Amino acid sequence: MEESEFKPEIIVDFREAFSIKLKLSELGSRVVEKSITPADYVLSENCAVERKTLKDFLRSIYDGRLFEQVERLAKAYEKPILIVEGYTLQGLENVENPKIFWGALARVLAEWGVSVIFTPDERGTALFLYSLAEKLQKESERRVLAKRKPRVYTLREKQLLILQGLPNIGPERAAKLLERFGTLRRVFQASERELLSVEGFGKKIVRQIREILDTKYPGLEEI
Amino acid sequence: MEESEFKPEIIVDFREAFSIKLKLSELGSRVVEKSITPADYVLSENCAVERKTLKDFLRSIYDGRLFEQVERLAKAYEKPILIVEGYTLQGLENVENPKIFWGALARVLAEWGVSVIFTPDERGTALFLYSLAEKLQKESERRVLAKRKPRVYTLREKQLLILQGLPNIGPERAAKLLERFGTLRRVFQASERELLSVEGFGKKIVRQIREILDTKYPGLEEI
DNA sequence: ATAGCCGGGTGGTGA
DNA sequence: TCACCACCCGGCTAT
Repeated sequence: MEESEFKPEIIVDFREAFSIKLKLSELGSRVVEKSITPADYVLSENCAVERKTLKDFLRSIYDGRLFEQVERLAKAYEKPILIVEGYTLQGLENVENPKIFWGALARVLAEWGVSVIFTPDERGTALFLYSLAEKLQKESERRVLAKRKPRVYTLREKQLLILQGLPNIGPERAAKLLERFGTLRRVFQASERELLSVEGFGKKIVRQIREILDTKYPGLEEI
Repeated sequence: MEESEFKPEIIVDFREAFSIKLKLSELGSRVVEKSITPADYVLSENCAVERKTLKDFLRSIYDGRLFEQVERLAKAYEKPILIVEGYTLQGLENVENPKIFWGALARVLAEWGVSVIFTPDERGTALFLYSLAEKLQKESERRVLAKRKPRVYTLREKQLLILQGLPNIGPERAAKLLERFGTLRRVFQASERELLSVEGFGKKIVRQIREILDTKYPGLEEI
């Protein structure tokens, strides 16, 4: 018995198959049975798993249950995962309309950002759950740093960002302006003539810029 | 021929299997061949797909290529997806160490947030790619429109918005500046002294504004 | 020095 | 997942 071995804790809905709980236990995780909704397994504070057999998956596409459940799962957890169990060639061949099957998968992924994993059987499901729980919980410490970067802009980025507030100016034209004039202040001093000489700037855009820069505030905006 | 039918555009690395490109075409997408890295398929601005056969997937676990590639994919795209093709029971039975297989999957998901989809063959891959591209691109179309709709800025609002690009300038200070100086151009011409005389502007903020306006581009990036 | 206010970041929620 | 909003904290201004 190694003390150093890490034991992930997995919360399992009490209605889930016994064999999976057993397997998870054997693998070395602490299994906690609870009545949970909307998921079947909770692997970390923000990661939960819904498990469906292939057969149930297919049925639930048609009766709409799939999207309901997936929606609730996605709302409740940052990292929602769907496991489709019993994924075999045989099973797939029974799918009458592959287009609907793959379409549903795509929708789950695109619309709700749910990751989908296919396992052949309960053993595979358990192995995957265990591995994932282990990774998530081990690294939860490390993750503290890996969290959202506050995104601090450099001075250079700020300069570009301001110019992009002008109409029809994106990153590209913003860069052109700064390259040509050197500083923001000089860009804003530029005459219509000077602006026209910059690549990518024509009559129309220059006119708009001038309007914004030189219209008296508050502009007479009434209707 | 329905005009109303939506045609997703899929960018495919030119080295990918011809049969998949053909199938994608048949399904009704516009296939664009390019040399792309690090992905094999690009389905939208922020979604790209790496495709691997099961055999290659297994090999790449051991030689470390998998994690390298997945890392690059995840860094380059918000929604990275890995397709494992040729997923059959037979194939899986050949996996000597299931623990390593599922562990790799868990790692890809936990560490990089990459979704993994298993397809039985190229046909399945193509169907999935097509469905996903359709969903993503339809959705983004909606968003582009949805963005433009609610926000038709008046000239006055645009002027305020530009000033709010400056650090610590919100709606309030922006309005103060325009009231005081009349036009945007005059705001940007203002001296440090003039700025200080505006209510709500102190030493610190004026200093920052000056820095942004007068620093030569490209600013020397701090480390 | 300090009180009050502004800006912007964060977290929760709904779609 | 992403977009939006409401609230809160830290820091700057102004007295």
